Amino acid sequence: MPELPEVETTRRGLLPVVTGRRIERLWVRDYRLRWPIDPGLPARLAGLTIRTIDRRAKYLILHLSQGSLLIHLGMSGSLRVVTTATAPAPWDLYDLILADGAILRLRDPRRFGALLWTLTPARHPLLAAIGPEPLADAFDGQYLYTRSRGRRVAIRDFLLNSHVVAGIGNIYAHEALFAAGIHPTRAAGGISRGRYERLAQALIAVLQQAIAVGGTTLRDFAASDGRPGYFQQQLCVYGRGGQPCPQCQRPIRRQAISGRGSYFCPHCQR
DNA sequence: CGAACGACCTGCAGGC
DNA sequence: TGCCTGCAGGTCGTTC
Repeated sequence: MPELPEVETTRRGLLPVVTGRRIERLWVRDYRLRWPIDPGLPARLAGLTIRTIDRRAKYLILHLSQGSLLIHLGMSGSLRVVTTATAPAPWDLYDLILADGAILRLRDPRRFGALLWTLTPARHPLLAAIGPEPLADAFDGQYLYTRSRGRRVAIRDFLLNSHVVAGIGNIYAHEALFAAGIHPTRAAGGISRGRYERLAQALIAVLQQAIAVGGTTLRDFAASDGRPGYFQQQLCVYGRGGQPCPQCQRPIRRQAISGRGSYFCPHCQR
């Protein structure tokens, strides 16, 4: 579910709630995430203070008075602020209970997410090899052009590779490719520098716009306050197979690339 | 090194 | 109504 804008929306919502707060306890209802939650984690976290929350790619990083928590929302995860009055659903896997009574409640029906503790988040194996943040200065068309030389993968899959660029998922990869006029199956290594400049600008713009409206809610994404995102109203191609292209009115095509859905306008994207 | 693919898991929509 | 199939916002690990 969540790509960079949805995780960033979650981070911004949580920030004022958790900054400087003490963790009362972690209550785990189901330890079975992608990597099982460490049984010793509740004891380790009790009494620690949350200093701040960062985001790296699609990971939330809660910096604590000792170490850091890495939270990944997987495909179906959301993290919301609730109170004890809110009854947990079967997919509410854990509660991070704060000293003032607020609860960060993790919902993840598919359990593809992660909850990990580390002393050195930047050097954690899951984060160490991640590419640049697309909204940071180190990211631009020249970077994509250089990294793509000699690569034969479809540009869609190149953008989804977190070791190339952080946080791009299937929705925003396709929206940016549409905005840049690039066909998603085109080989990454055969795309010109100029087209990569346009693609990088499109990626930055689409991510910024999505963050500004709270991300995309296709079925169940909600921000930390439970509100949905609104960017789905601005989607040009993703999930719109058979519907008219916003530019030329010809039908959007859906076809699988590497086993995952791909959406594009065969006329506007080459 | 890069590329392709299976694996993990549940819920839901659509067709029959 | 109920069963079956395919699809879904991620990404790691294995194999070639």
